[in-house]
Amino acid sequence: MLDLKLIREKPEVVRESLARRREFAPLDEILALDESRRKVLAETEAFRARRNEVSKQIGKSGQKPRELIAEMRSVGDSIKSLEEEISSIESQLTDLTLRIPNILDPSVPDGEDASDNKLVRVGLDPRDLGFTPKPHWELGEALGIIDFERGVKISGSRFYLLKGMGARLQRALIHFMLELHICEHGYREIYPPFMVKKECMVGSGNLPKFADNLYHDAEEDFWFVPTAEVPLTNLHRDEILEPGTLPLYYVAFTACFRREKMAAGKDTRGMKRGHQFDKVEMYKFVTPETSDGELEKMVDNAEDVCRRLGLPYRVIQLCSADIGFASKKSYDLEMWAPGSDEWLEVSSCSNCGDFQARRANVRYRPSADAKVQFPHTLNGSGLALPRVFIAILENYQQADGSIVIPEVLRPFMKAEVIA
RNA sequence: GGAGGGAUCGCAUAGUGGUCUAGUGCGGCCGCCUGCUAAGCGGUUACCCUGAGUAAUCGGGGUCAUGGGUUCGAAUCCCAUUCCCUCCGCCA
Repeated sequence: MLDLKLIREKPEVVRESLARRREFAPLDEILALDESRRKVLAETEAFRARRNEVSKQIGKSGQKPRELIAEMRSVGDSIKSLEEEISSIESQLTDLTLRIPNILDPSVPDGEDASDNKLVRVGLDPRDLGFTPKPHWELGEALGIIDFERGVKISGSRFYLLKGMGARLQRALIHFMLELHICEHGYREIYPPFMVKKECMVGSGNLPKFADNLYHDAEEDFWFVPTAEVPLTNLHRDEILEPGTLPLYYVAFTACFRREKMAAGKDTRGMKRGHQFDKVEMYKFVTPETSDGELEKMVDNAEDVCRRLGLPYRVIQLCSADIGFASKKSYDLEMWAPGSDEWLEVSSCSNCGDFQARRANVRYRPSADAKVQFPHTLNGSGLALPRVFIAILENYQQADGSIVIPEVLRPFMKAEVIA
């Protein structure tokens, strides 16, 4: 959520950012509501001050002066009706404000859509396999490690199941990624709930605007996490972090649930885009001055996974029109999948500035006598599993259809090849 | 799911309709004192909104789990919700 004062004092900054995102938000309406809220609030508080003063008098005197009590009764009525007015204004105001995306970082390139994203670097070049590579859905089914048909039988379209060495590969990847981030990159492991309260979704920025991509229980206030970013953002909700606490680095493995209401076709073939997928997520709470550098470090932590797995990848900076709602600056990591013949997004690393911290009301005290401030939050996949799974199958496939297991995974797999 | 108990300033507690500007102890912070000790003395101790001011700051309002209600006035009375504890039931 943006600071209302920023909208009030520098609406042009907000407008410019919105225009770059190719988005619209009713700023004039927000400003008008804000002004009337403050006006009505001033009136209410004047009445309250009067009531406090008189009540104290009555209390001290021990008398029951009729006139004053009569006056206070009408003052009470006025307060009540003004309060109703304020709460109605406030609910409109917050509803509108919560739908405004974050202000873009100046370094974000301008663009109309995803095709304007900027290539930052190629980490590892795709290599020639020396034969025509097969897509993972063919490889996986032939090896008996991915079962699309039974996934659909059990849960419907966009579900699959992993079997034998497939399931083991998935588990090995999770283990490998967690260990890397914990032991070498300094993150602390968190195992969070996979279902959260509505407020958490508001805190992370998924609600109110993106309800149609979320699963939730109809009877209880349980929302299925679309990413571990949601529970991690809310880990310190309504807290004030003591001096010396920052930076905080967290890493969590969760399943992720998304409705992904898009038509079936090339974009959803195989295990690329299911309703449920596994992901290891990195998350940071940092001081504002350090967040730019922390984003670069986080991207490097994600790249490290790609490097160690020996998978071709590149780093993209998202342009103004493609960047996420809560983010002010984002990089995506894409892995090359030779069988599917495309670059697959395996990570998105974002600096959200104080946007999520405001929503989730996470604050910190820079030093013992300093005023509280909002920290900056960053999130990044490290990495999203199914697409890494795909990349391993398609890049490590042999002419005979077997898969050589990347060296770093062998200790977890207790095997060198899937055949 | 059923029955009962509880929720107060970082922690522990006091407070059962107006003097609560929420007291006290511990802890924290700032001084002072003491040639030693987890010693003593004094002060201080949250957050949000809003108005004035360049600012330090000052004024007003709000917050005793949350939301409603009763009342001139609510930490205190009433109702609902949430969470925690105890017991019963069920259950990996």
